Amino acid sequence: MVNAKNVAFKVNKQTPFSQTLAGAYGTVINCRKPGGKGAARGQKEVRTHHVPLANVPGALKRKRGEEDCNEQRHPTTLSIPSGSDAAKSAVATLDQTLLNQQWQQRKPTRLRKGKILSKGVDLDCWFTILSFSDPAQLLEMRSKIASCYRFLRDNPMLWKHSRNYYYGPNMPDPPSQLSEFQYAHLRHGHGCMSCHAPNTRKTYWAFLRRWCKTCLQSKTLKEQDAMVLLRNANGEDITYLHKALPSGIFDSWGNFVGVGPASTHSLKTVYLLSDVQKLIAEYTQERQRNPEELAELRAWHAKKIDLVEERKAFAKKMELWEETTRNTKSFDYQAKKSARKAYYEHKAMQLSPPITLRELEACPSYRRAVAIPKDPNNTSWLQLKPKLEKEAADLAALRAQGGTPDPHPTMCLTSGTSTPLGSNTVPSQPFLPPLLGYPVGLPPPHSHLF
DNA sequence: TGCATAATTGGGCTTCGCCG
DNA sequence: CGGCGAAGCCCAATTATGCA
Repeated sequence: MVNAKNVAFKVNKQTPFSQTLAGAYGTVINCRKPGGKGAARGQKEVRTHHVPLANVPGALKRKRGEEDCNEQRHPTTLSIPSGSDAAKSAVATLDQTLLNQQWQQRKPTRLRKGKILSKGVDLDCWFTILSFSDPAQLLEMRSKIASCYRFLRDNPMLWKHSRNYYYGPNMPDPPSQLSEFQYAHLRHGHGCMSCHAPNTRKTYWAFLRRWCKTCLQSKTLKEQDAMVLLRNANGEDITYLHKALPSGIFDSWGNFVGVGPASTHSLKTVYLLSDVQKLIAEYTQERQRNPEELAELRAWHAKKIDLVEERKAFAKKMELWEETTRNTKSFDYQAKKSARKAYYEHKAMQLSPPITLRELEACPSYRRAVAIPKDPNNTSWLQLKPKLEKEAADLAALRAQGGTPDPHPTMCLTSGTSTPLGSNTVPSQPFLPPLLGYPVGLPPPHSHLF
């Protein structure tokens, strides 16, 4: 799902081969502000609804400020700023027509199961909407919604705008060998591009491919092996062509490090076997075409080197961008976790009786809760509170009994659900604090007990 | 208008892949 | 190998909708 300001867009899976193009739809979701149960009750706002991905004549175009004054504005009161020129007047007239339609259509379409909507949104609107969507979402739509396929395929600027809007100018532009779609596919797609192992996510920018580790290893060869091939190519030594090969770097354990070539002894430069074979084939072809014309051969070689250098520069930028993004995200998550700790500690101290930080830290539910990288709020606290109270009470009871240490403190606790258990699902064992035998509330840091 | 049901939403948890 | 994060699943609560 994509969120942009107060709008969300969710792609519903629609089997492409169904051929029911007119029925393709997405879901425009009303993003309520988080708040009390009745907070949104009195509001009249756009509700979540499905919209068909169709080109419907006369469909509405969104106007600036519309979201704020849908209820108040009326077509007859439409005001045109003084000094408007003829073009603006024409637009205003058109606006008036559209607003009339909008006024009639003010209430969102009611959706019912099995009923197809008659209203739609035109392609210009879709272009605008999708321009503000996450490229990952576009990718999903392209593959899952038949009616979106051509639209997304034929509008590369849509992808570019989406990328710039979502990730800002710091994300590198794609190299000349990649279309915007291919670029998005490499960034957000899943699955090995060779064996189709579904969970592969790692993209090797040096090779512009997403592969699983096994496929990567099977498709690459070390520099010395590549040189053997280049040396024996048609009985001729063409090792000097190696600069025209995209390269990556492996460490001594065979792990991929980054775009090549390697500059230190401990790291190994690798090439793709297919690239080496292709280079030899192309060289052979060039030689056969112009056996005596060395200038053309040099031009061909130089062109290939330029491409490789361009890809290398791009891959380096991309690797840096990924690392920076990862670090930023990690920092953000840490901040959220810290915020949760502080919030829950504060709330726990306000309970009656209060739960101290030491007691909190002995509660598995607290430890699980502060490992979740999301901002805390009252709802999450209300979820946590009953669990904490129970665990703290059990802890206190055991302490009063002078309880015995639990040999496997969290075995039956950490994998449990956060959902409060019903009376019929209460574990047969009473809650056992995980750290008995230690001073209460001071779990050994990085303990190997769990 | 009230009830039944579908749809939506947010939070917690688990699994799995990636990374250091 | 442990930690971390993405993704997906589950669940409970809430809201929207249709129908009698």
